[in-house]
Amino acid sequence: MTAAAAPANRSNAPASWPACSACRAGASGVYAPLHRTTQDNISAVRTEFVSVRANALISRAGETPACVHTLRRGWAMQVAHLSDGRRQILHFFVPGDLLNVEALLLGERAQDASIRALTEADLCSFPVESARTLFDASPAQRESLLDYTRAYIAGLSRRLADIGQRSAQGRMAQLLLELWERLRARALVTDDSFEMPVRQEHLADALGMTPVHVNRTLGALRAAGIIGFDRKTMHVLDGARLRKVAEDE
Amino acid sequence: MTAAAAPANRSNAPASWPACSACRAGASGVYAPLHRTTQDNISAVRTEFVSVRANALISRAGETPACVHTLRRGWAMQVAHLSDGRRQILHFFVPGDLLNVEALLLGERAQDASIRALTEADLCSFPVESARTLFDASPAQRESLLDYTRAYIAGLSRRLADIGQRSAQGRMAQLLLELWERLRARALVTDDSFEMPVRQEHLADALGMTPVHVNRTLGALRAAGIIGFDRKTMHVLDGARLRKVAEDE
DNA sequence: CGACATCTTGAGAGACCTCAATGATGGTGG
DNA sequence: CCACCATCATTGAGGTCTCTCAAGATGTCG
Repeated sequence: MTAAAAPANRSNAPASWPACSACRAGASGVYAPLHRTTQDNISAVRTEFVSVRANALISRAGETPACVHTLRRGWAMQVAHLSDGRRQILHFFVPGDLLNVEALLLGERAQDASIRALTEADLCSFPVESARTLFDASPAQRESLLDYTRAYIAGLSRRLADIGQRSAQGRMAQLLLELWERLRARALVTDDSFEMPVRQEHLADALGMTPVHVNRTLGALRAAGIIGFDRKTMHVLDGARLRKVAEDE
Repeated sequence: MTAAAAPANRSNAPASWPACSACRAGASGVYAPLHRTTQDNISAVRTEFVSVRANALISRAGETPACVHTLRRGWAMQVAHLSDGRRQILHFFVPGDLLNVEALLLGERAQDASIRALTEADLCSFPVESARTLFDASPAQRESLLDYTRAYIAGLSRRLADIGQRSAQGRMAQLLLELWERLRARALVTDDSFEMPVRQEHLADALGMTPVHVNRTLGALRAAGIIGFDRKTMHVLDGARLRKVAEDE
């Protein structure tokens, strides 16, 4: 079930959809160049605005994605599944991210990973074809897309090196720093703290460890006074030491 | 030092370089469509044929690659480095692979990983610009490039899931199967065995484990009668059970 | 033959996992 | 409003996997 096929809630009147001009994804995401110059064109090709529930499947592995989505609210994750049910979270998407961007570059090829909502989330959908046309219109925009793709590949490579080479604390610190940076770029960090609607179970599947050990790892960082957290908020108390842990362990 | 800048051996006379028509990379690699129809064009843009020694640096992280290379003989690896010297091998290249293909797609961006020869190797070099022109000439060829890129990303994702979720035996089995498949596609497998000029230390850096444990893992697979190997040759004795280990562990 | 790289093996330590129980938190229905 | 429930976080104890350190064996090359 894709979001486009069976939205939990749908506004049928495009007029009632939230304005693209107010979109954080537009202002600071992959298509910022486009957003600055031709906002109307963006609105024109938006075919859907949906809210999905936590855990909703947004894009299914093995299918060719029909739409690119803007994640306007909530978090999502990209997941690879092993045949026996184990799963690896490849990437966390935060508000303002674009989902399925690879489809613009790679054409109508099947995805080998799913995208699933982590929380309740709002999505805007753009058919791949129209989005590609839009992106091709401006050289700056094309550049931005290629940069995004390069960064995506670099992110995968870095995560691979992290999981392959670093200890639990190092991996955790790397992930927290990455999220911290990305959320700060979206103005979602205040007072060195940010909402992190991710269960420890998700961190475990992203970092290649068990939920129990995620808990102990976070506990150690908290005991050291490096981070503070509760169920929903992560607080970076000592960025310098967090960076040191991320580098050294 | 890139291969182009300081080759170990260089044939100055293009006429003496091995013919593109006899190139395994051409016949079965990314640019097979091109190779079938316009071989002369390929030869025309080849700017270099070099042999490099084992361990030679072919493409340096942080620089923007000037050339795409065909690996005509020998093995190579793509490596990401951590600040403290630990390294993660992201990919093994086998004879017939193309190196730096991402440069065609992503433009003149800096690589974040190096490419290094694993063995003595022969390379043909093609400037990125000419290669891109060639590739853009045919739709089939463009498709092939996109397929290659998608497969590259899929490979990274799969390795990430392997290292994150599987045990040492599972990872090892996955890697052996992958190499087996890829080498078979190049007709480099005979009698279920193939040359594997890779030190156990390299397997360790690729799979996120220590050389000692690589040894014990291989030993266990050998003791189980699943594989046989010596310093240079890997023999798959029981493909079915190897696949089972790869899936289950 | 020596020098060197690589493989192999052992023994002990540490990191991480499994199983299992207890606490928190937030939502829901009575 | 409270009792109940599901979900998630936390903690303990013991086991397993993988690592570290170290020694010896094997192969390779000049």
